[in-house]
Amino acid sequence: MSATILVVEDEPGIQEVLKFNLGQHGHDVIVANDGEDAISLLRGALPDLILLDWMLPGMTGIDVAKRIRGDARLRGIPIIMLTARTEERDKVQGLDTGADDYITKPFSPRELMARIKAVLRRRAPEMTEDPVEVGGLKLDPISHRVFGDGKALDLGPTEFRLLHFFMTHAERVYSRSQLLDHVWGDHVFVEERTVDVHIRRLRSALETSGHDRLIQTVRGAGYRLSATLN
Amino acid sequence: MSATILVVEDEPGIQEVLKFNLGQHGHDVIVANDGEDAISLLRGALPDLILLDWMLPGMTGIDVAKRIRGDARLRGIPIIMLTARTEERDKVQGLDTGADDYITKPFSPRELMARIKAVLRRRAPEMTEDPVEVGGLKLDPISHRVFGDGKALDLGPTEFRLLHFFMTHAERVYSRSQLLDHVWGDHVFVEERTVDVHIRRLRSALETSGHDRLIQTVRGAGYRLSATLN
DNA sequence: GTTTTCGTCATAAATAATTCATACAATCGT
DNA sequence: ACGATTGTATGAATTATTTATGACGAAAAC
Repeated sequence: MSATILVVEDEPGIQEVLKFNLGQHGHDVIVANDGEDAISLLRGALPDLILLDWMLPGMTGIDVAKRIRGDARLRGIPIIMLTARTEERDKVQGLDTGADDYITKPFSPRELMARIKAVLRRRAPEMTEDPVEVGGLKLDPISHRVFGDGKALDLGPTEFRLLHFFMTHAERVYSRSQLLDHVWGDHVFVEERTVDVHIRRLRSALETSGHDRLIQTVRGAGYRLSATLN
Repeated sequence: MSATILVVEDEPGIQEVLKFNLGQHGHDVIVANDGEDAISLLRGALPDLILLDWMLPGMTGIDVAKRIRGDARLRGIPIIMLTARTEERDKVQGLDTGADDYITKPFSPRELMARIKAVLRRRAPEMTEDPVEVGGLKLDPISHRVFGDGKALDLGPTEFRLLHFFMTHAERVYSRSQLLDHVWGDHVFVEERTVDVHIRRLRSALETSGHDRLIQTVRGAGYRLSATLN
């Protein structure tokens, strides 16, 4: 489970601690020194999680969170707020501004990592390494394998990621654009029609066990993975 | 998706290429030859997107971007930066130039258009995703499904939008032209009678569960969705 | 160097949207 | 009550749009 994490923190000491610990756990780290910095960085990057200090020079952490929640592209990114112990009473308010969790300084690296994992699991299930199952189709991120009714299926890399995303976000329609953003990545430029092709490849790979029926076309809207066939 | 685009570029050749390509895709183009020009143009116009050359006579592209980001009125406009290949290494430095994306010269028109599209689509406000229910008829925008008393119903794209509109605006009559405005979009050139046809299709789709009775004709006025039958 | 995998394209196939012609129903004036 | 008039319903034809699919060259992985 490796994620890209944006750290918004002005104290160099804490920055270092975070960079080190996150790095240890295989995450990529981007650092912003203040709110403006963060907003501007976010224009070009799309991290999987944001660690946001409450007290920042200039814009406060809450302001930053509000800005993020107000942007359609960024809205879905989980935010963990870092607060000093004296600010603890503000906790409740912090959770109100769109933070998914908060943690008080000083924090133990262990606690931090645990919370990060929890938040990622909740907001970006495809980032975790938990096995998923939908309608008899099983996908195990750890062994990187897919089974249809016990039979191993053979998928290409992109088809695997696509299926993983669908399985962790079942019963929900995604437009081609959204799929490109989530499965291919934020700044890639590929034709929307390319999605069609990979959907087809995914379907024919799942055909072996008949699970291609799970991938449904929603005309005019996109695609959906659903256990309830229609 | 047609937009007004400000091109800030000093080389006449590239200017032409951009004007042509953007025009081809239905966009309106405004051109500025340098930074000062751009700033002053922006006083009177509010484009949907700015294509900004990195190297400009006088003010650099970054300066222009900073000015734009510092202006409350202009802050929200997405910026795509045009950089020469030799400047490429600056990319990695982080996209912290205030740009939403960048593209290196020479660029393919295809790539340019793809990136423009990607940037523009992020700004599109998403419609509400709350499920709606009226008289036993349920519509879920997230999974893009409709259920009549638990049974899944099959609607075409336009019928889906039409029903969604009705369900979020129940107990109220809408004329055909209002429906055209709200469901089809403003100022679409379509016969009013076309609404009748889609009403019929919606009704026959809802017939399966008997919910076609919810769609009521109000002679001389239009149509209404109502849970109280008459 | 061979094999996979990607992304794109061209084309076929499927499904929808719009219009049109006509049938039907309600309303109005007499 | 009756015919005229106006508004609505509906089936069919026509166009337009979307999606599916097979093939191909380029790039990446092995």
